[in-house]
Amino acid sequence: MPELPEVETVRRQLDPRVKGARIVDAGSHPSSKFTPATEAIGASIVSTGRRAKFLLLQLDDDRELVVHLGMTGVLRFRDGPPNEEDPYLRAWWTLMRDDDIAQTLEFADVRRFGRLRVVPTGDYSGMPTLANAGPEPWDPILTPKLFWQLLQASKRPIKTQLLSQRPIAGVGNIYADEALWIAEINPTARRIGLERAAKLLDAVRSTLEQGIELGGTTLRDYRNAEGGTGGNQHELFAYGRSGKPCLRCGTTMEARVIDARTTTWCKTCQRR
DNA sequence: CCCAACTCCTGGGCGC
DNA sequence: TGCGCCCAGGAGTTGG
Repeated sequence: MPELPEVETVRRQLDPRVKGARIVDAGSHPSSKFTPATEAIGASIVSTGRRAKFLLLQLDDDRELVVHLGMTGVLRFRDGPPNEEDPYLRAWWTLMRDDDIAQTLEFADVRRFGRLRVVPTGDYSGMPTLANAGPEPWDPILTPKLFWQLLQASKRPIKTQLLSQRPIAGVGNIYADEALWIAEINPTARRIGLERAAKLLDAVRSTLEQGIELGGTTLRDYRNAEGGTGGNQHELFAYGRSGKPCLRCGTTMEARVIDARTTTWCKTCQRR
């Protein structure tokens, strides 16, 4: 499930290959989640960016192609025309570079949780989660105090708050469980003090940094833009370890559904 | 404004 | 072997 480290890994791989390319053709699956792909025809890609879990391709006409990978979305390059035999191909763009060699950027997505939009740059009015996303994890404005204040704005469980993208952008189910384990905070806690918020902020940053360094977490579907898997799945402390011993204290790890997501934690180390 | 519940999707894993 | 059921979960929508 692509979270910030996975999207950032894909962005870094895409960047040198799409920058300066002109989108000369495009096509999509009929679902309205994907049909905006063709709205980018005729524009050139100026740069790549990322906000929360959204990939942003800046076009040369003051618009952006916004891509969300959903649960199973994969971006990949192909020499020549799109492989329309692939039943999971949801969108494609023909890219032309100065060297006159056409390449296809394909978006495949088995479960169709992904989505595409072409919008005026910065106009995220149709994408509330993106529009309301909190600070990027390494934004210098995100001090421990601000993070704590943003957490204070809601009484929902801390796990739910991390997934909401509002106190900090880019965290999903895997990295949320990892960060809470590292910071020794119970995911059901509804209020934490400034010191613990500071510890959680450090933990979110370090777990996301490690995720990027290792090229993301591949549990099943995630692949980077070169078709490769990540390496972070071998380094998980909490996610998916229900029933196994806590790697810090040996207590059997608990699992419970919070906010419709399986949440795994150690009831000994992670106190409210 | 906030929040809870519901919806979208399909392959893989499991029990029988 | 095969069938049916359930799980994985990010974000948009709806309604209170």
